[in-house]
Parts: sequence; structure tokens; C-alpha cells
Amino acid sequence: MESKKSFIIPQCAQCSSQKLSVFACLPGDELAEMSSAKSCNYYRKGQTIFFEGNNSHGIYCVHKGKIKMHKLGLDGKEQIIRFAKDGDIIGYRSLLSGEGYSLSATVLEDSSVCYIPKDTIVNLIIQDARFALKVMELACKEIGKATDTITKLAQKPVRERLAEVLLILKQTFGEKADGTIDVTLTREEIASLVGTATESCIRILSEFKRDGLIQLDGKKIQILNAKQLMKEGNLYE
Amino acid sequence: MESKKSFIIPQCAQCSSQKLSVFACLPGDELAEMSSAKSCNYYRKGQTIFFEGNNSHGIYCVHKGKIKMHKLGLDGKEQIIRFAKDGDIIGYRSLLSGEGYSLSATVLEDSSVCYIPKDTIVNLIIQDARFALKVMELACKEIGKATDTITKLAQKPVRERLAEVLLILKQTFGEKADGTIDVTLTREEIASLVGTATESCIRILSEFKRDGLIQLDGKKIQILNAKQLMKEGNLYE
DNA sequence: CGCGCGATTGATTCGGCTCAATAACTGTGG
DNA sequence: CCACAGTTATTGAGCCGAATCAATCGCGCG
Repeated sequence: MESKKSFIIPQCAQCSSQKLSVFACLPGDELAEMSSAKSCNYYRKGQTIFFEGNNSHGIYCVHKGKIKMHKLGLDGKEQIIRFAKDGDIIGYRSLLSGEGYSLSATVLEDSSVCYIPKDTIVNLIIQDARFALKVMELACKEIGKATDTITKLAQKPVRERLAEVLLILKQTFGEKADGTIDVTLTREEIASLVGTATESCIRILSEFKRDGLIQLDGKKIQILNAKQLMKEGNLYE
Repeated sequence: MESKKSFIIPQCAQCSSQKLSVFACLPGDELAEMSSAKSCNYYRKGQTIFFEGNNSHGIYCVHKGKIKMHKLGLDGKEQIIRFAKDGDIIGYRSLLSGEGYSLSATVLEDSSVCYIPKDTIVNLIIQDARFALKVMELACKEIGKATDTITKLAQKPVRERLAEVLLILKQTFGEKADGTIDVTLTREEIASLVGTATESCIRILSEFKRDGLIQLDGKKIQILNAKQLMKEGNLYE
């Protein structure tokens, strides 16, 4: 039952995700040093890269894939906080805060994910202030997003939040050739993102479909009328 | 109407809050350098130090006082995200993310707050990796707290959240000689923290009082039965 | 081809919000 | 120092959004 296998490790310098990542600012020699220190693993859909509560000894950089970051609520109910995709780093929060992972990371589709040991990252931070500032920028933007989420959860009704989640999913993952959002989530996962019950999520999705805002075909979701969805979401940006 | 006045600037080296702050790791010369670069202002209750959306050109360090960090929801409803008190730094998120302030900072009681220009802070980060790591630790812990808040908002009922907020207020601000929590908030502010309507907040507070869990006297709140409040909050840590 | 999970829909309940009416309190000016 | 005006707090009534419970359906997978 070998469900996680090593394979040819991609080189950071050749990585198409690298240019978009927090590592984009690294000079060639530092990138090469990191590249040689890292490892890379292949995870199949449903596998968990790390579990909430465990300690971090390095960070992960998504080479290719889609990952959900989630945690358990008190009654064991899953709460999805955010996603990671190509070029995103995950697990850095735990490493830098010295706390255990606050979230689990589970792959939504087969993914290759690199692992960079703690020492390497810390050395980069110490030696390269530009990199350090980049990491800070990343973390601080994350805080800003989280406070937005808190405000919306506290103040917006489910219907508006769901409309916004659909738009965010499209923005985050883009769409496939057939126009559907390029990510596969269960209704339960969508409900978790929105912060509502699965049935409520399904009901409102059906209404959006009935009103011609979206098209549903199993787990495939297509946004037909983004403008109207933004109105439903009470978004005017 | 001079509501904000300068006064004798406290020296960082003599600051009793400094030892608890992110600056605790700074060597004497760096601390002195920062001390000479900073300014300090006195804010009266209700004054706002900075407003959501503006750009940051430095960070603030609370010398003495209590500050609420809040933002506006879509319909103009205030959302309180967190508090800052002696030794806490605020405004660093905006400075390091390069975004505008995501939150406003309003003092809850007369406070003295130091201001350190951006250059000074960035220089410290560049020159002192230990300080940089300390700032990262701070930011990353903030992310962890925010994800906890998101999960609780999404999954816990108002009653439980209010119970927890009361305990957190006591833990954050401590209690006065008379045993009441050492912070003055309106019911509306408490409701905002909890993420509920003011009336709902008042109603549940009344119930907690009726059940002997807390004592209410105007804005003064005393926790009488923390253990039972933890049960009400569904907390078992 | 059948099993079982995920999706859907309906019925019902209930937590929590809104609206409305007082009451208590704060600070402000005379 | 007191009266007034404007908040802030409280309580009640009623409604509504959303959760829960229950049943069926549909599909993907073995």
C-alpha cells in the first residue's frame, strides 16, 4: 500500500511556480542551495501532508497541485480555512510561530509538494533580509485576509457568503476549458468554507442555478453571471 | 480643542512594557537607536490612532493603555477583531504587508503610545535577524489566533462564544481590586467581539447573571464562576 | 449490477435578529 | 449642582434565516 512515492525531484531554478512564489526574490546561489537541501513527495488525492497539532520541522512548497488547509471544530466538524496551489508555501506559520500546526493540509487532487527543512529556511531568513521581508509580507497579508473573513462570518448572511465563495473559488483556481471552476469539492466542503450546514449550502446553490447565476453538473460548477453573483454577495469592489 | 498632546517621551530602556514586547530581544545599542528615533503621543478615550484604509509609515507601540482594533462591516457595523495593551505593537501588519491598514485603532481609555518610523523598523529587521524572527513569530501567532476565531465563529453558537469572550477579556485585561474585569466596554462592543446583535448579547449576559456565573454593575463585569462559564463556552482546555 | 456515500428536497424547529418601547445613565450647559 | 438631551442598556414580541431531522434519489465505484 505505497500511497506516497518519491520521484524525480524538480529543481527550483526550473520550477515554473518559483517565479510566483515567495522564493522569487532569491538570487541563484541561494536558490540552488535550497534546491539541493529540499526533498519532494507525491501525494494522492485525499492524503494529508501534515496534521493539525503536530510540530513543524520545515515548510512545504506546492510544486503542482491543490491543497485544502483545514482544522477540526469542537464537535469534530471540519472547518476549511484556505487553499494552497502551485507556488504557495504551507506550514510556515507553525515553523515561525514555534507552535504546532494550526491546520491540517490535505490534497484535493494528486499533487507534488517539496519540503524544505527548517534549518535551510531559517538560514535564508537570517542571511537574506529581502527574503525575510517577503515572508513577513506573506504572513501579514494572511492576517489581513483572516480579519476580512472574520468580519464577513460575523456580519454577512449565508447566502451572501456562498455567493462570494463561488467567486473566490473561480478566482483562485480559474476555470477549465469547459468553463467550470477548476477544482473539485464536495458540497460539504463548500459548506465548510462558507461556514454553514451542507443542506443550506445545497439549497442556495440550487436557487442560484434556478436563477441562472450558475450551472451545476455534479461537482462541476460554472459561473454564468458573475455580475449578478456579486450583487448576491453584496460585493461592490 | 487640543485632544492629543505630546509629553515627556518615555525611554525604551526604562520602559516596563519593553521587557514583555517584541523589542525584548534587542541589544542596548539598538534599543537606544530606536528610542531616539521614536516619538510618543497621548490619546484620550475614544480617539483613533489610525484609520482603516490609510497607509502605514511606521508602527505604534503601546506604552500604557488599552486599544481596540476594529473595522467596518459592509453596512457600517463595527467589527472588533482584537485588543492591544501595554507592550503590544500595532500597525505592523500594514507596514510589512505594504497594504493599507486593515483595522482602525481606537483607544478605550487614555493611553500613551509610541511611534517608530518605518525606516527604523525596517533597519532593525535587516540588521538583526533575531528581531526579524521575533516579528515573524508575532505575525504567525496572530494568524493562528485568527483561524481559531474563524472556526469558532463558523461553528459555535452565540451563547458559547459570549462565555468564551468573557473569559478572554478577564485573561487579557485582568481584574481590578474589586474583582471586576479591568476594561470598560459597551454592550455593543462586547456584541461586536462575539459577532452578534447587541440585544442578544445583553440577553445572554442577563442569563449568566441570573445563573450566578457573573456579576453585572453597569459596565463592570465580574466573573463569579469561571469553571461553569467554561462549560457554557464548551471549553475544556 | 448492486452497494454506499454524497446530493437533494421537504418538514419542522429554533436560535438569534429586528423592531419597538422604556429605563438608566452620561456628560454638558446653564 | 441640577435639568435636559442624547446615548446606552434592557426587556418584550414577533419573525425569519438557517440548522436539524428524515427520506429519497442518483451516481461512482467495486
